[in-house]
Amino acid sequence: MLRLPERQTKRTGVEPGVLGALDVQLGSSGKSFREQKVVAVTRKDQVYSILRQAIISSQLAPGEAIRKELVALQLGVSRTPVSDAIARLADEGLVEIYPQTGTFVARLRLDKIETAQFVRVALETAAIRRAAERSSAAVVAQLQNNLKNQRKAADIQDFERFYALDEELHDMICDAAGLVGLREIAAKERSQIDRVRRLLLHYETRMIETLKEHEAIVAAIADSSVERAAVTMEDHISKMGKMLLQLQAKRPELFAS
Amino acid sequence: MLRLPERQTKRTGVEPGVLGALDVQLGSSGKSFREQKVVAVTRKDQVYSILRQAIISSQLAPGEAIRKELVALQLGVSRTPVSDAIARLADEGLVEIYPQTGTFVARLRLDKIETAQFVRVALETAAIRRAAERSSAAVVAQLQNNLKNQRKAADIQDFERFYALDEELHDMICDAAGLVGLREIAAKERSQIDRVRRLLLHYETRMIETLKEHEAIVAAIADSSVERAAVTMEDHISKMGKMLLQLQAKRPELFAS
DNA sequence: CAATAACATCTAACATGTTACATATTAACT
DNA sequence: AGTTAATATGTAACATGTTAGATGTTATTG
Repeated sequence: MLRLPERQTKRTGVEPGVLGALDVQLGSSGKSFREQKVVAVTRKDQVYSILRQAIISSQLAPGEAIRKELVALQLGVSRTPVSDAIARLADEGLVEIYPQTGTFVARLRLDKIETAQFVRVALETAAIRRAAERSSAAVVAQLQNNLKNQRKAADIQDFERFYALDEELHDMICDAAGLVGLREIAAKERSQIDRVRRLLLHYETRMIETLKEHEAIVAAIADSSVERAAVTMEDHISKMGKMLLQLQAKRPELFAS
Repeated sequence: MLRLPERQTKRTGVEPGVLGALDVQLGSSGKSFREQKVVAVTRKDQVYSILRQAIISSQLAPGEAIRKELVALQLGVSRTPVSDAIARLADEGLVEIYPQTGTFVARLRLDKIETAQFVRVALETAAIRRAAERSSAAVVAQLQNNLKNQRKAADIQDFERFYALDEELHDMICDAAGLVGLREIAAKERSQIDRVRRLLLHYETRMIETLKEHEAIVAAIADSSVERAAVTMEDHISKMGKMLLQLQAKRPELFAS
């Protein structure tokens, strides 16, 4: 269940739920809307973000039903933006829509997670390759700084902070390639993995091992040995695969078929 | 404009347009819907396919406005499935939605095309790597057979056939990696490039050059020299980049900003 | 009692009315 | 005339009523 202020009045029109307060705000500047690349924060975008966050953080558990109408009521919007948001999540593979039956948070599927991991490695390995070609000094410094913060977070057992830095590290690698939109593409394909990683962090302290693997990857980049970076990343995957099997043994209900 | 039978009656309810005839058909078997992976062919899916095809084939030109209501009328459906389909296309980067203003077929953007090309190469290079590890003989035979057909198509100047085989080649490389859903992901990220390639094929006979590049790539795979395959693919990109600049000079209106 | 058919229920898909907002156009004003 | 304000217009976003189909349950039949 989404833990959000439930307020349902019976009057016509939708009463402001959580979205009512932080209502739509658009960037206001001199230029026209179409010229500047202002990101329109529509209701459906907000609903999408809320649901996505809830799914990735396992607040909404794999296999759990999502009641569109209930969500709409809780968030104080109509069914339309909720449906739109869910359609996007389905596209991303985070929910499964069975027509005329129901919508469910997607269960974990080892084969799909394997594919997602493969895609992530492929993209980030290629990104590293490119980043090394153009500028390395500044990038390496950034990466190492991120690692420093990861160590701090690991020391004080700050899971959330560590997780955020983890994501940032991958984003930085993508950005360093200097390709417009690459980070967004990579982030989208990473959705499945993000969900799993959160679960793993929750179940056992994989933080320290993860940190070591990250350090090895960054070290390889610092040495400009692209191939070693790729291999190290590959190693990272197989570790992840073993963890996954453990998770499946412990929590089979999270997995499909 | 979409060239489709226009039929608009004024009665209540939506009169069957093109979609009316080939109406929704679901796979009927013993098992329940949720158990088997039946792909639900909804109206929005059909509208999506039609519009996507129209955009990629440049039947709908870059920059052209898409009138949702008109499309709905032409296809004999309501605005809802059209909106849903367009939202998906926007997600894919094929259309641009300006809230409260209009929806337009996305103009070509060199930087985004570059990113798309990068992603494609990254994924397919990685796929080749994996495919070579597990099974090569059968795969190489398949690829070479495809090339044989490409040569035939090139001989008789059959653009459409050549184009289809080109796509098939890339799909085959993805499938050979044995990763569930990889082909679909790669295909989606390839949308932008598919559009450009069609335009290039139309403007000058790049077919023969493309064929040679494909042959070089497949030859490298056949030799199991993964690195050479990657380099050859990289070469393929830079060629494509030059062609793009020529296209931009000839048809600037297709490009953004 | 098992198999099957009728039925009830629930949900996504679809249709359509309404609203808010981006933009163009015109009017007013300096 | 150039600039700003008022207005008109058109579209996506949103709200909500309706429909069709998937599934579970109960009744019916052999």
